[in-house]
Amino acid sequence: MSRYVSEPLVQRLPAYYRHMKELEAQGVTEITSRNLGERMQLNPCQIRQDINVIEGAGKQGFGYSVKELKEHLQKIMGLDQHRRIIVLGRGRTGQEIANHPAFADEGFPVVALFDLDPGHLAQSTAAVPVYPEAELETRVPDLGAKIAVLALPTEKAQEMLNRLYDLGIRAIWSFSRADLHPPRDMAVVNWHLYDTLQILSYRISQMEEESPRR
Amino acid sequence: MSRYVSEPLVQRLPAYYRHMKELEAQGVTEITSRNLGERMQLNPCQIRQDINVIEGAGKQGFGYSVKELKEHLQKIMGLDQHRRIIVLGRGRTGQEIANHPAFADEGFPVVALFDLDPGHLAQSTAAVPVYPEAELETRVPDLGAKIAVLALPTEKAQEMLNRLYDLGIRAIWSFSRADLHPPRDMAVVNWHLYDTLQILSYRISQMEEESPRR
DNA sequence: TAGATTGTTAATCGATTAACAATC
DNA sequence: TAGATTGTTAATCGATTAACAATC
Repeated sequence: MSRYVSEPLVQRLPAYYRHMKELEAQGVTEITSRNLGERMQLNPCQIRQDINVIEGAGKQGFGYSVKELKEHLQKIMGLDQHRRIIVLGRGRTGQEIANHPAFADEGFPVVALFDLDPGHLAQSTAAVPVYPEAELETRVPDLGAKIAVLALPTEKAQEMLNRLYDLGIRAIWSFSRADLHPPRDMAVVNWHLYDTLQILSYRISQMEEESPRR
Repeated sequence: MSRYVSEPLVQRLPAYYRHMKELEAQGVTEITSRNLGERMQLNPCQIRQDINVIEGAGKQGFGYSVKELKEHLQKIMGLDQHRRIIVLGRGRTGQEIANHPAFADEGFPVVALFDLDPGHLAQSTAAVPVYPEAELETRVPDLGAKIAVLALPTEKAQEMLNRLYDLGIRAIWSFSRADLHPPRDMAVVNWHLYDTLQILSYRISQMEEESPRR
C-alpha cells in the first residue's frame, strides 16, 4: 500500500539517512522540517512530503524524532541486512574498491574479486579472495552477493552484466564507459568518470561566459 | 542569446557527446532523432528539443550531422581547451585519480597532487609531482588549474573548498562524505560512494518486496 | 488552552512529450 | 515534386512549493 517513491526522492534517501546519522552523533534527538530544510538545503514542504511518501511519522507541534526517522530509512533501504558485493576486474579501480575497508563497516562487505585478465596484475594486494573469471559460474551462486561492481573495459561490460544477471546478481555499480541496458528487474548505477569532468568543464565555460576574465 | 539549459539537459550533454564519438568511430556520418533516440533510450522529441536549446542544427528531411554535432558539443563543454586538474589527498582514491593516465588523453591532465598527511603514504607511486599541503598557496596560482579533485576526510573537505576557491579553483569533484556548500560561482560534483550502495540496496529491497524469493 | 508544527490537498512550476507546420 | 525529418509551439505530465486544516 506504500505510495510511489519518485526517482528524485530515491536519490535523496541516502542524504536523509546521512543527516540523521550526523544529527544523532551530535546528540540532536528531534528536528523540525524547517531546521532540517536549512541543513539539507531543501524546502521544508518537500521534506514533509518526502517523509509522508515513505510513511515516516512526526509529531505535530514538535517535529521528527531523529532516531525514529533514521531507523525508518535504514529499514526502507534494507540497510539492516548485509549486502555482499563482488568486484569484477582487477585494474586500478577494481583493486581500490575491493580494498576499501570501510565498505564492510557500512554493511557492504566485499566477498570476492574476479580477475578477467590473469596476467594483468600478478601481485595480489587484495584483501579478499581473488578468483579467475572462469570460476564465476561455480562461485557466485554460493557467495550470496546481489551487488556487483564492474570495473572492466567498456566492450566487456554489457556481456558481463548479462552473465551476472543469470547468476542472481540484481544490482550493478559500473565504472565502464558503456551505456548498459539492464533487464527490468536489475538496477544499474553507472559512474562515468569522464562525464563528470565534462560537466565540470561545461560549468567553467558557462561561468567564464557570464563574467569573462578581463 | 542562448537559451536556458536545464539541469537534466546538462547531465545529458556528456552522453550526447559520447554517442557522437561512438557513431563517428563506426563511420556513421548522419543520424536522425529517431535513431539516436533508440540508441540513447530517449524520446526523439526530447533530442530535437535538446539540440535546439543548445543551438545545434540538423537538416530537415535527413537528420543531424554526427561530426557537426560532436564538434558543437565539444565547443559548448569547452573540451577544445585543456582543463588542468589538481588532486588533494593522497589516500587510495587520490592516488588512483592522480595515476589515471587516460585523463590527460581526454583533455584533463593531472598536474599536481597535494599531500595532506606527509607521513601517510611514503612510497611515491604517483606519476605526477607531489607537494605538501603547505605549498598550496604558492603553487596553485601557477599551475593554471581550475578543477580540483578532493579525496580527503569529510571534516577537511569544506575548509579545503574555501581555500581552493580563494586560489582560483572553480570546480570541485569530491569523494568526501560531506555535503559541500560552494559559492555561487563554483561548481561541485560530489561522488558519494555510500549513497550509491544504499540506493542499490534500496532497489534490491523494492524488487524483493514485489516478488519475494519463494 | 495557545502555540507550533505536521500532514495533506491544492496551486504552481518546469520538464517531457505530442503535434504539426516549415523545409530540405 | 513527394517524402522525410527537423524546428517549434502547444499539451501533458510529474515534481516542487504553497496553503491551511488537523493535532500534538
